[in-house]
Amino acid sequence: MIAEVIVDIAASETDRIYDYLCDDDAVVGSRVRAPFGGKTVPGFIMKLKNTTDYPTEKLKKVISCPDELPALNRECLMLAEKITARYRVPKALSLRLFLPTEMRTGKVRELMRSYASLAVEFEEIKLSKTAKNQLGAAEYLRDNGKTDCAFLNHAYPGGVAGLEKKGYVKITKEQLLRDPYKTVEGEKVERVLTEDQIRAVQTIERDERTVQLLHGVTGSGKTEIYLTLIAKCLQEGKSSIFLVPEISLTPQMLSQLRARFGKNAAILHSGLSAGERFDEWWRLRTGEAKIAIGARSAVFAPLENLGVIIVDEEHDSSYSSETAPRYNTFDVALLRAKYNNCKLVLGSATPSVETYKRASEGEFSLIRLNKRINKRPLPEIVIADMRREVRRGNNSAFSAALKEEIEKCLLEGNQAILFLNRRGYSQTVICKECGYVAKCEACDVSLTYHREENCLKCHYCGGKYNMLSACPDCGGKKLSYAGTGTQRVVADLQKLYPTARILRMDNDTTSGKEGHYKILKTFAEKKADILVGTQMIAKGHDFPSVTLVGILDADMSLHFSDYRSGERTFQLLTQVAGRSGRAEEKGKVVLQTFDPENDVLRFATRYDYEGFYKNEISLRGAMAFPPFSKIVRVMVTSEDDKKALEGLRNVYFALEKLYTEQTEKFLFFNKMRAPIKKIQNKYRYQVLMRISDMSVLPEIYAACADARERDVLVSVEENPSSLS
DNA sequence: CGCGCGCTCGGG
DNA sequence: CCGAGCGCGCGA
Repeated sequence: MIAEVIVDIAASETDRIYDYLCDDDAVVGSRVRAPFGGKTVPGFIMKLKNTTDYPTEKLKKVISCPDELPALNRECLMLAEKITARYRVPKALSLRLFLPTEMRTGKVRELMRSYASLAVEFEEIKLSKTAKNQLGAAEYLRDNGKTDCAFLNHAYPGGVAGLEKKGYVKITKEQLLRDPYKTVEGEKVERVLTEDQIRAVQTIERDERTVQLLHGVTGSGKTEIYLTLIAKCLQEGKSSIFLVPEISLTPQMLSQLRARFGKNAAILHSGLSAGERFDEWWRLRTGEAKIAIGARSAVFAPLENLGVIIVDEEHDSSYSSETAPRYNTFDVALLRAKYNNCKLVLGSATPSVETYKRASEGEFSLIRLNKRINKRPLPEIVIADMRREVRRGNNSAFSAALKEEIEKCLLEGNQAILFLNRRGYSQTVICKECGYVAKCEACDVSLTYHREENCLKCHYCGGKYNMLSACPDCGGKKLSYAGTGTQRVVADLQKLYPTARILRMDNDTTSGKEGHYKILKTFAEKKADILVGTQMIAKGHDFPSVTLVGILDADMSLHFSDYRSGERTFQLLTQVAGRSGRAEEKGKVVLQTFDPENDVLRFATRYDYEGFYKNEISLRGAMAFPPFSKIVRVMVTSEDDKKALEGLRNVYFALEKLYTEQTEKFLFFNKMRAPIKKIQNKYRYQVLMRISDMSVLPEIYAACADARERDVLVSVEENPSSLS
């Protein structure tokens, strides 16, 4: 038999079918090891056939992998095909999405355990008097039955081996599944669904549209709806995929899932060891586990007969991939839902504008959950006008209103969260004499001062520099620190409240696998009064004693030159505000801004998603921004500025041809240096486009793929999350 | 005259 | 992507 093989090398030059001889029982979709250019590389069988155009005598033979099932089924191959076509990436790259990385390298395999059991009746065993260990092991097996050899070898060294040689004992090998959550205790909470929840479940089941948007305020019980849907699928013998933003895979979430679904759930996330991931993946592939839970990449879970796909926090930016192929999780999920003829459920308190538009136009079903489960009101949000604070001579990071609330909160023994989306001590260091700004040598950005290590750090490449004692340009000693970061907030707070216990959570304090968890645990156990943090404190955590949330700089994400900054700000504010007042105590949120009249902020303080959406969609429409168009950025980077520029010209030339031929499909077309002209010593140029007709997309990808040359990286981004 | 690295080509 | 093959540049 001859197999058409894709070798697992991520290069366009090797991205084609190679014919190999294979065993007659070879299966399409299975992994192989193929001799290729002097060594053996992993690969996949894409097709089987009996003849080939390639000279038969030059054919080599693949080695099949001893998998009980082909790693990729029909659906996987179909999806890989679509991703390849859509994003113009080598097939190997698309195929890789479907397997955990450790499976490709073949370094991980099943963990086998040997077990011993008696092969004959105990009475039949005849041993010499000196064979104490053999006797001991035999007695142990008589009393306890089948036992792990490792244990017996430890207790009775050599005993089992001796018994086996005489045929008294037989050894069996069994696969031991590495269980990442054997320590996670499941707390079983049977919840009775509210009427709203029952209605939502019924709508999702009965509505004929594939995509169902669940728009529910924080605390409206979306999770319970998801779990009910999954449980129903399980009853019918169907499988499910449950996607969450990476950070939402909190221990509470895990224990909830464990309690409800036990071994039926396989949990895939970055914290797993290679072995654990391997085993979880195979449990899904064989159907032993029918529920896949995880971040973005879990959309590729090897499940068959899907009953539902759920995407929680649908608006979250982690659902679009940052590396090629830059797939969009929603698109993949939709393909799978159609293939399996099942529902795709999107859930969010603040849906993305694009999703909400499609839902309000009837393309998706829209289910609203307006009531909170515990009937608690949402915390009151008050705006603190920072312009007034400055006029009154208050240049600190805290408004009078916020200070007052912090004091009250501490006095009452409650907890507070302060949110500032900027880590470090100060964003920039500026010389007061000459205006010099400390910059990274490898990147075109200013350096952030980190007081703890007394150094300057680049937040783009991680580079570290010694702190300046004087200005390197003019020798001036007066340096000013502009742009307060979380470190400074903690320092200033400590000065204001010397007895308060303050915790900080940002990229600098959460190193290591358990970093996040440790800080959150300390805070949850009330071993701290105030938690200061970035972005990462915004999501999904439940701290019942938190009654105050301070948003120190609500404008920060607002004034990004990006069409989505309003949307992101609304989502972020809503999410952060939701951390306050989750239990008995009433919560409060203080939102500090220099722009109190801003529409987005006003809608956020009223929790008025509808209002925000109507305002936003009319702005987008007027400007012909997404979702009324698509922004496409082609980024050209190279270590060598000249090569990058030349690369840009090449790409631009190819794209310009498209533009002149199909000008009516473009709303904007231009080339330029990227706003941040260098990151990690790579010079950056871009072609920026806004297109109104998606039919040119494949041609854009194709043009970029063809214009590619060595030493220059070309990447295409659709609706990029940042334009820097 | 030697090999050294830089580019080009092919891999089944 | 990676290694093989070959072409032109400097040292005794």
